[in-house]
Amino acid sequence: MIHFVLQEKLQRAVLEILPDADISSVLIRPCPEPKFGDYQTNALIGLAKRNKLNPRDFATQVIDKIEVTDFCQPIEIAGPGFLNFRLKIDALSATLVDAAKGKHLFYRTALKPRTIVIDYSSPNIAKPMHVGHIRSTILGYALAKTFRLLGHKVVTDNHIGDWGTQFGKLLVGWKQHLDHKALERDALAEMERLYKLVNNDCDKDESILASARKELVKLQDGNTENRAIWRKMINLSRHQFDEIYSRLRVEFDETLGESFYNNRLKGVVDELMAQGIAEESEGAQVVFFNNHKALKKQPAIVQKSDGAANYTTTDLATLEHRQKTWRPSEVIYVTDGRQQLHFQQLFALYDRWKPNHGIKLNHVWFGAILGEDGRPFKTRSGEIIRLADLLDEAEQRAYKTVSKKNPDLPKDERHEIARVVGLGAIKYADLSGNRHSDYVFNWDTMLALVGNTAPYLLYAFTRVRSIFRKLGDESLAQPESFALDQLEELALAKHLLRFGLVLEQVVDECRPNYLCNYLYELAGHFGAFYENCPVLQAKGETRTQRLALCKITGQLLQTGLETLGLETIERM
RNA sequence: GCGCCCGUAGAUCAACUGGAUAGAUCGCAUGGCUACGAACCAUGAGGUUGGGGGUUCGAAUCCUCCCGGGCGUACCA
Repeated sequence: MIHFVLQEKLQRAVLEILPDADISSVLIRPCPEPKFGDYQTNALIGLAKRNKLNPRDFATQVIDKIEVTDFCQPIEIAGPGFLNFRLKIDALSATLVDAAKGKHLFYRTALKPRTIVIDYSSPNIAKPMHVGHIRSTILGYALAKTFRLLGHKVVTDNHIGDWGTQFGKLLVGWKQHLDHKALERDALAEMERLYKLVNNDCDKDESILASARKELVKLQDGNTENRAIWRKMINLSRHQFDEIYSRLRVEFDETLGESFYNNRLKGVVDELMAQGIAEESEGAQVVFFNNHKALKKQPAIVQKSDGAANYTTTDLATLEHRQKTWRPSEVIYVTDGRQQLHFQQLFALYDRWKPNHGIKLNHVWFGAILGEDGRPFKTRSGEIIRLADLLDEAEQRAYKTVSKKNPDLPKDERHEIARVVGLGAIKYADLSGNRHSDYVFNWDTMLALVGNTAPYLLYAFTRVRSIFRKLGDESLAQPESFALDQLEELALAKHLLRFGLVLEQVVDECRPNYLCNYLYELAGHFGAFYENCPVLQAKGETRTQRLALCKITGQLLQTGLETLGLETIERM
């Protein structure tokens, strides 16, 4: 909060001296070390250099133009030209008083809300969701919630893979090898079995591959029987997807699958051909990107030599639909990093097809899911850990722990705690790392109940709640100010103020791990405060102020965890 | 071959427009429950950021060359 004010004052001061300066990079950041101060800017050094000024002289001039006595001690110049700001307790106190009254929670919503479409999860029909799908789902949903918290309009769209060549094989399997009992028991597992079976047969027998192609063509031509089977496979799959989403508490505004765009595909290809963007090559319609370094040797195929469209075409139609329907300023795709080339092609192609579309096209990619052996999980062969089993085991392990730590809690409550902690642990493990890093799947890492994990944060929250349970019905007095004379109180208070900055970093770079780090540090500050500053035993104004600090910290923890898609519990 | 990504403590990871002494957790060692929950807190050991060169007042971060790994690379998504 205060840092926004400081930043604006700083930027105005810079403009007074250098009216043409680009102030977008004149930013204020927390100091890396408390001994330097609370906030710093290093932007003046580079700015001075670019304008052939002495950085320290320039810094002195800027300071003369900034009026911050309401908020800070005199600004200090350090090293080659850093400015260090040290907050006054009064300013800190005033911000906390407002927060305690519920006027704000240390962030501000966007001055100009944007519309953002976020595409995540996107599982394929007839394949069970596995651990590989969870990262897109969890990341995408956390990003959606963060954008929304900051006041943006978000449209979430689950672009389900409900069309494509795999249905030829599936149809052959369905007609020749379907086990009805198995289908009833576990529809996705049975469909997966059919796919693998036919896929193997195709490798051995050309005629089966031919019949799969025939079934696919019949489906595409609208054959009644094939359409009915296809529709049934979609319904069965979506039913199971919805169960997973319900357990994960993940939602979507739209679920427009690939098939939604079928009747637009031919038109897209025709337009690309008519505009001279696509050209014929080896029987297919392709687009070359000769003046693009990374794409030079990689044409995008928009129509296969058999006349069928493929996923590039579908994605173009999808993007067009999103542009027309929601007029977004940004479209975010949350997928794994292996699709980078595809999205580079897609974005470059869309730029040529719809010049001046003005949309920020953003591929938010994440690292591979690795097994214990360091090899990536395979989707169509090898060991697959099913999402449902994964969630079950997380809950079971958490249940064991809570039963050991707190055997006196009612069984129902222990189950509820285990659900929140177990699922939270999985989600948090996915969110807390840099998304570009590969994800090493490991039960112990995912479900560890110590360290930078969901259980640690949830535990911090239950400690807050525990204080208020003890307090009972006693009504909370509103502090008129905060003394913050204990080190731990001061550190906690200063950390609370940084929340808004962190939220903006999350949406700027689509990296929820910044929020995880922040909450982890917040829990740490609260832990130190909790150990060293008695709350209920304190008297008078000190007690009032510490209770208010607990309340605000609890609200912030809860808001932060909810934004990440985690639930909270009262005790654990 | 070409393109993209990665390489940080024993392990798992972090590091905010390039920024000040590269931070956490696990594990290891030590101390703390007659103060609100010890699933906690505090302290300590542990680093040539794969290697060389360059740009810069300043490099884990940018450029370049090596070494090692992953992924992609014309009709799967």
